[in-house]
Amino acid sequence: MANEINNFQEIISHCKEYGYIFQSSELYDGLSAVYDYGQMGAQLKKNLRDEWWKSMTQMHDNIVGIDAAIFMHPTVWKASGHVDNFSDPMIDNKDSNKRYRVDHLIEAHVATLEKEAGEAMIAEMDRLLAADDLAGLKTLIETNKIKCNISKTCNWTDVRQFNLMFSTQIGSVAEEADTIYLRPETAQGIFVNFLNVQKTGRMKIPFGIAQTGKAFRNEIVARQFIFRMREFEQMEMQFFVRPGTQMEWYNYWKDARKKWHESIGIPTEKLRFHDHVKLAHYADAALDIEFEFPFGWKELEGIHSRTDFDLSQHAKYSKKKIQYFDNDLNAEGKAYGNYTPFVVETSVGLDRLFLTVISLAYQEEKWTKEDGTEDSRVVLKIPAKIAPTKLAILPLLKKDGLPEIATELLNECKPHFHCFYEEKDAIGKRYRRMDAIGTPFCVTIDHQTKEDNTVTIRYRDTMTQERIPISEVKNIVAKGCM
RNA sequence: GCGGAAGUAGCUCAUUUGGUAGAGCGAUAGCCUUCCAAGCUAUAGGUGGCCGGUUCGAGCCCGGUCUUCCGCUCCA
Repeated sequence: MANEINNFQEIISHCKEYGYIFQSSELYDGLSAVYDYGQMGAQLKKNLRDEWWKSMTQMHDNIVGIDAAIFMHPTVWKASGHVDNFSDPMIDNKDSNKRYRVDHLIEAHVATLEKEAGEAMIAEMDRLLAADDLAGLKTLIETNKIKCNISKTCNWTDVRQFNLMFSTQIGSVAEEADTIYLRPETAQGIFVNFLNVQKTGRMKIPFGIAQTGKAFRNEIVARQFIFRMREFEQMEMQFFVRPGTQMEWYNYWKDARKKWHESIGIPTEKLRFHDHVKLAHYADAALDIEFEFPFGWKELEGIHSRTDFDLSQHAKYSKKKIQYFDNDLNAEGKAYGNYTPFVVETSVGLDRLFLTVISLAYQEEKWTKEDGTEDSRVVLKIPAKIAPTKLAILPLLKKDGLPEIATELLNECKPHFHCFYEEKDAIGKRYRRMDAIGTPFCVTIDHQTKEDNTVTIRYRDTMTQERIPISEVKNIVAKGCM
């Protein structure tokens, strides 16, 4: 385990050193738990997103993709339950480290008081809560010497609002402004567009709506590199099904999603299912697909059977009918008719997937050369189809017409996949650099190329090389990246 | 959020009791080189995380703050 943690540090350093991930605003000492993707990372992340998007929308006739706005009507978050469940002021006792809801703490204290004094305190608490006066609430607790039940002390932290949602104002005039939230999940953008998509796309149940995009959660503690960030990207698909068939589809997506992860090179023994014991208010079944990260087994993707909770809630709050008319015939030969569809959700964190791929790809290799000396390299064995750069084109020398041939090859290949051109430094050094950023293929142009139009192709994972016609380079690399 | 540790060049680290910062690797440019980090030359790069205090003088001592890591907590 100690080695794995050290290894994790090295992965983080490597990500920075080779332009995969930088800390946000590093110039100003950084912003906690926010990260930027660099020139390599942005491309890898895009490739992962594209793979997912393709597997969902292009490969399934009955799944379509949308791109909903981050800003949504405030009532969306009331309907979804996000506002009510997560907006309580909390306070911690520094001695016992026990956390309390402020209203619960004060109410418990009031129960020990005379009726009149108690009512006065409740009235004061309600006034402070309504005014969002967190400092006032702390003063109330301290002046009344309300103690922690465990430590019996009055050593409190400040009162903090523990709503996980970030809020901001819409509209330029403050008095008229409405508080809106940055979405804490992308799913609601799909639910509120259910009717739009179903009707305009003439979608028939069962069908899915997919979406990728940023979500924001004001985590109390956000750590472990890009595993838990305050701003992150989700790739979600909500699959709408006939009520009663949800478990069938839940099991279908459970398997389908695990297979997809395996298809991008995640070994099956590094993945496992973890069933939720305690279910969220909206779910009738839920599980995580976990990956064995360098710091342990953690959630990579969630599969949730969300029942008709979300659509019903939006129907209730919007006072609009959100239903589907099913013309298919049931066992008795009658149409299923009107109903609120049930939902099976797949929700994967793109940043977590990125971390998964990087932590699998990162390898330090050592070997003994033919002359008996030691050699080593750090290599990112990112599967070719998601690697940010597919091909490096390297003239062995930067003279004798070799760069000209190399440039010609570059121009031929770059419309088809991402290439990198380099003529500086010894060839071995250039190979090492390509290993470090995970480029799966390198081709070298030498003097023999001028005679017989062949080049050397060198494979990242095995470090083996072979001679191929220059005319074959494009096809071989394209095929290797499928 | 609580407790612990850390922060010096892109990276890894020096700078022995306080006396205004160095190396290796890397990077850039040039020379030389016919396939796995070769060699030579030159150059760039640091108000020692930031702010304040003590001192004649602080990278070093003290306080605060920011960030990161570890443990706990949290993560509908």
